[in-house]
Amino acid sequence: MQRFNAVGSVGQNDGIASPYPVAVISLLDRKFRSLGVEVPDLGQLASAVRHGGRIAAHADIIRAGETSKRSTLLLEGTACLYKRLENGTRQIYAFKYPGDFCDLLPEPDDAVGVQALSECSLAAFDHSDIERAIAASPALGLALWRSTMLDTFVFRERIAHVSRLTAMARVAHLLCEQLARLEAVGLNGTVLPFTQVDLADAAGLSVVHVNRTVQALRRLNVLSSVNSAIEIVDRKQLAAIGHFDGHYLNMPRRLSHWTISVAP
Amino acid sequence: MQRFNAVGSVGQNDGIASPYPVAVISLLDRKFRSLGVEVPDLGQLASAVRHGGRIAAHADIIRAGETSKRSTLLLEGTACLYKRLENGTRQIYAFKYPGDFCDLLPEPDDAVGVQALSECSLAAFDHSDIERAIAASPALGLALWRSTMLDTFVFRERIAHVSRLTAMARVAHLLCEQLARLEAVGLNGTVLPFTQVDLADAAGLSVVHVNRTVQALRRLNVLSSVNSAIEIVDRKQLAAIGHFDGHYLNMPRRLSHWTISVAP
DNA sequence: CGTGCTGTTGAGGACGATCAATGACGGTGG
DNA sequence: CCACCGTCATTGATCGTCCTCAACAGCACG
Repeated sequence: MQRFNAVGSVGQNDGIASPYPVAVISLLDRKFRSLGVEVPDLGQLASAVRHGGRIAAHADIIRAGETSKRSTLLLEGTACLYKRLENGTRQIYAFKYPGDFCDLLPEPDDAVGVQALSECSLAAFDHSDIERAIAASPALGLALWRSTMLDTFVFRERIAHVSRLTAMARVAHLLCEQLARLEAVGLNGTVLPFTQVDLADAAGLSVVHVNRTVQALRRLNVLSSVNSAIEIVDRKQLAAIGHFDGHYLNMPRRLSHWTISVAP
Repeated sequence: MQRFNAVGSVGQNDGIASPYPVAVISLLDRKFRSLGVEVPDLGQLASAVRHGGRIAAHADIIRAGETSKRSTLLLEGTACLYKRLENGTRQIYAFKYPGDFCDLLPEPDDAVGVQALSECSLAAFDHSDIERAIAASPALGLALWRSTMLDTFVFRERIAHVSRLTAMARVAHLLCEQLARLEAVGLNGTVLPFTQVDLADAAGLSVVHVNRTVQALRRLNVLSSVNSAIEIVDRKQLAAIGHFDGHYLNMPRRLSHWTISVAP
């Protein structure tokens, strides 16, 4: 039984891809297209990368309670937006994949941070540079706004499923959602890049019960049994079990045609 | 035992206030200030009201699955954004109060709609008019974006509390949140404008259990026992029981200073 | 070769759902 | 004016899901 491999590799080189901007442009382009927006001049934004780097698994990318005048783009690896609750447990709000910004919105809650779940590589932008880029290209502003809307829809949907469904359906739904979101940025694997512990913290279930649920899904031949990782075998059935629809992830249709730009 | 009275009265007249724009300006101004934005020329937007009206309790304001080129502003009464689930149950995503837009975001999900919980009065705007107003006053665009952000934070927080806390804490937290949101737009009552059924559908609990929970809170002298409505007596203790913090509702602090405007 | 993280298994118990039934209240129509 | 109906609030009983506590094995890492 082997654990999952690195997911979301942008280039074939080990270290950080030397031509940063290339990876940034490609990632953002894919991401924004998945939101139904074509942003013409991503080069300007990409060339504004201030600082990047790698960070080890389990380390904090954004520490809870810190403010910053930068926004961080995830290039490789998997991270999560989480809140540390009073009793010490970690509630995972969202998984972050390559092309996602870790901290696009100003964080109002001291207990919320972003943590790397695997080794990650990052790119940072000054807010002022993003503003300039939006001013030059309103489509970028629209794209960022839509990504905020999408977050809203995803969170909303989770409320319904977390509070109403059985553990089995909750887990199945969460897994389907992650598959769909990974595909939206071109990552088509069947192995999900996080552990059962992460899954439990995201689904609001105990690790023990998630484990039993995963085993049940394996017995149903929905998840792979040859692998200790979470590998989806029968996606159709997983969607059925989780009552997964996916409408709520379909940004392109029925979109407001509003366009925004930034006045610096 | 009496039920709750109408909440959110904008004027003293029974019917729709004749000078529509006045109520609209006052409501939006309060709302936007609560988001930390001062929008200079609300008159332009307010004068663009296309259509308004009253709607009876339990009626749909926005029917599920319909698209529209208008956005609807709630002037009086209480409504809810909800999703009809496969098993027929209603999941309430959010309560809407005077000053909230019912349908600012384009709805990607056919099963989602907005329903009046009490008698409501409304004002409608063409999207094109809103766009024009934003173009003329970028602060308006910023305000609307921030209201989207706030939704994100509210939904996020609910995920944590719905999945982790006991029924008692869930209910208490939800009630605290509603008190805080009502206050943010200047409605300072202690009686909440919805029923135990609504509360159950929002908290993801059965009506029966919500009822027992409410009674428990009454025995603790946290809720009022003289009234069949949900009336808060001891707010401090309610916040303690619900682990309610409220940081996540504090928009003004630590905000991105980004400003947006619309290019029509 | 320990240490920490992950995955796994067992047993007991609490919380909340479900089913079923009743009373109060307001509105509606005969 | 009264009978009827729908919504809301309330109570009792049973049952299932999932949490908690506790322990252990495999694996990667230093």
